[in-house]
Amino acid sequence: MQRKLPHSNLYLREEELRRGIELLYFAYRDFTRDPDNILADSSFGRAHHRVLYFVGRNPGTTVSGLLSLLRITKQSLSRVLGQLVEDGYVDQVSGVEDRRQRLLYLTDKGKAFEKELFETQRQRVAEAYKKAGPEAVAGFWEVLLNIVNEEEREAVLRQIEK
Amino acid sequence: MQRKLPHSNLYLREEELRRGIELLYFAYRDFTRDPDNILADSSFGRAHHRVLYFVGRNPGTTVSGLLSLLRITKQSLSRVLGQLVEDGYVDQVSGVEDRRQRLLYLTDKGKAFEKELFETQRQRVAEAYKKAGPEAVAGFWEVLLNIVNEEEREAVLRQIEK
DNA sequence: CGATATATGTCAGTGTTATTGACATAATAT
DNA sequence: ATATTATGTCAATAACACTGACATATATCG
Repeated sequence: MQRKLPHSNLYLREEELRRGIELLYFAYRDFTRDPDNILADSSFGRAHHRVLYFVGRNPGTTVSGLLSLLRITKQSLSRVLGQLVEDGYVDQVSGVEDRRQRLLYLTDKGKAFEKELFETQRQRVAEAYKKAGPEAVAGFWEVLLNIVNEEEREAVLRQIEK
Repeated sequence: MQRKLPHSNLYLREEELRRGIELLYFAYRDFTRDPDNILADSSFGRAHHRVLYFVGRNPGTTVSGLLSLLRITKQSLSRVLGQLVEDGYVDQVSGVEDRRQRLLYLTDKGKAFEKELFETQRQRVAEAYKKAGPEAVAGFWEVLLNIVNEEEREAVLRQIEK
């Protein structure tokens, strides 16, 4: 076991840990504000956005696929997904191999709305990337990935490397 | 205006922007899980945690100080803060200069609980920092700060450099 | 002094997102 | 034939947030 020298681990002091915690909180707060503002004019909320986003990124995903990705309950998803289907943002198609499954796809209307919501966050993140530069962005990804639960990292990697 | 060469801005493609968005979502999801699990056994929720955290970090802050930091409404804060005061986690002290103000402090009980909640996040973030190394951590901070609304960055800097 | 502004608190109503538990149906797998 | 899986649904509950309106105490300004 190697003894830790305080001066070589300055970035691991409580002060620096709290800095990460607080930045994560404030950044997430503002990051979710843009789409929330758009959603406020619709009958949808943040949960609908998440479903639109991940169905858009994973066309043909199933209900259980979404459940494990979002880690919410079936009952929560059911309400949100039902509204999106009813309002014509998401299509459900019976699976060909397994007809119990409902494969999920964005309709054109769904794609357009997802794009509108994404655009606000795209701009914010692109600005932040540009200001910070590619090396900082690489560090940003690396730390975030390590904050994810270890047993989920593989699933997240599969998602983000799509 | 400089023309952007595609190959020099690979990290600004939609794919990389979506990667940041998704990592932020997944990391935040897991990052809030630890304290949420502890809070589930208490009568408190995430909102109480936020108040405990920021009162702990800013002893003597006022109600309006918290309101602008957390950006929630007075009515929302009032309920949460009232419970924390009633249960002996937070002390309210009338201001000396301005007796309308209620200066907020954690009690010993409040400090102990905040520490318990912080500990779970501290470990997670410390692990992530260690794995990624100091340069990555610097990039992590920089990008997160740039994601924060521009007009709020100064306030966030004041907070995190405390 | 009187008017106005500020800091805080509170009441009533509403909405979103999530939870748990129980149960139902259809299709697949053993 | 039975068990399991994928999905859906009903009912009840809770945390967290909002808006709007109003109240009180204190401070500040003209």
